[in-house]
Amino acid sequence: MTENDKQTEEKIFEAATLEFEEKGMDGARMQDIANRAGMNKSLLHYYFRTKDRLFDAVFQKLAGRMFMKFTPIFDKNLSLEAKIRFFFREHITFLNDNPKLPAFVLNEINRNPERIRKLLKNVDFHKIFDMLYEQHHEELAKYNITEENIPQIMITIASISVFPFAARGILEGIFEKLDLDFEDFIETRKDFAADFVIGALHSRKTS
Amino acid sequence: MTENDKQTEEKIFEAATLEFEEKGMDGARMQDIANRAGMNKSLLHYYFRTKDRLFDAVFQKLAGRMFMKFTPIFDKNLSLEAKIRFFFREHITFLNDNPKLPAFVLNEINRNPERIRKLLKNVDFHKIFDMLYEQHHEELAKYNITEENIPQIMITIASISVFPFAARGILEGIFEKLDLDFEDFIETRKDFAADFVIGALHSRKTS
DNA sequence: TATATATTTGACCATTTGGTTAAACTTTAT
DNA sequence: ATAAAGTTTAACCAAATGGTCAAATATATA
Repeated sequence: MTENDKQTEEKIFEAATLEFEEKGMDGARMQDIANRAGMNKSLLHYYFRTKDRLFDAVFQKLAGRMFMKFTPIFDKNLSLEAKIRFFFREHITFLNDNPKLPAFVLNEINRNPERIRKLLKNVDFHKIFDMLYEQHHEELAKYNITEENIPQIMITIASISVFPFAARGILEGIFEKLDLDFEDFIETRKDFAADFVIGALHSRKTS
Repeated sequence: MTENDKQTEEKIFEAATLEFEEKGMDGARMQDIANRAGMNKSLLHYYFRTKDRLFDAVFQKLAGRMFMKFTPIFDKNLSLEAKIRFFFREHITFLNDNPKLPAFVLNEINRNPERIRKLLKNVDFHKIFDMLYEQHHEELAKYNITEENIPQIMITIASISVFPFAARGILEGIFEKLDLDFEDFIETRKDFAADFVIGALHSRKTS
């Protein structure tokens, strides 16, 4: 039956998500996923055939969700600065709700770079860049940003947002010794990051 | 004999380093390490007892090497801006020579956060911060940087330097579609990053 | 209700994997 | 030279692991 079907499949998927996020493809165990989902190990194979397919389903969804968070900004009708503020606020909030996502995705892609191609197959970066250029050519000109600079700037923005979560373990280790709190740091970072990037852009103004 | 000893132990260590960097603790196989080192698997156990100990030796050295690259900047007698330029140039060059290091270290720390404490046990962050404050209090005041801001700024700097390597797989996937070259990007980034950060600081100047 | 179909389970299997052990081989010391 | 100590190897082992299969159970269909 399709309804019950969805239920068990969903249960497996959720349990697998937690296990894979926590232990990675190599560290996760089918038996543990089954236990977590409260069912027999054979059921995992009934629904997903192999560990590889199960992992792929989970990875595709998680990684997709992570990338999707980057794109909607381009549509909004906001100034460049407002977009930057909006992005950091939204993105850092999202990552804070899914704190294991960045490390998981980065690691599994580095472990098997083929995966990224399937994900990016349908993304047209040229189109995104053109859109960005069209919507903000005045501001970009003012900030002295050429087409060449765009990847550097966008990757810098991504770095500032994602890295603290990818390196969360390290930062918590450091913060512990400094009596700082990671949660506070993240909350502060939403505005700090935006101010920092906008400040850097302002300093590029053609005088 | 101690000389030959060092040789085999070193061979094991190097092979283990490559395997662990490539496949992680869970993915690496003792047999593969032995093959790579051109010897019997039992020898690995003779020298390192268990996989855990072997991994720990490798991890400790690699992670240590990575962190050590952060600290020497504080000693130099340079202006804050010169230090920032120096850091990005040195650090990005170092990571480019050890491209798999960031992803490996970040991942294994997230997988087992205990590891970080052993590494940071002897690092006195308060001392580092005090030193920084002492050496550059004028510039810090000029840039409106309080003690609270320092972690945000330092982590931002680390983000901009490390993230592109941690996310190398993704970036190469994207660059492929844009006909860009990762190596070029990295070369450009050394100066771009410094300019960006210094620009952001300038924009904070107390007016 | 009876039959076919889909779902779930427990027992089982082949392979892989980290680890052990005793014997063979080297090197060092007496 | 010979014994002692250190090094290397091949053969093995027990546990873990992904995966299979036939039987049992539940569900839909006639």
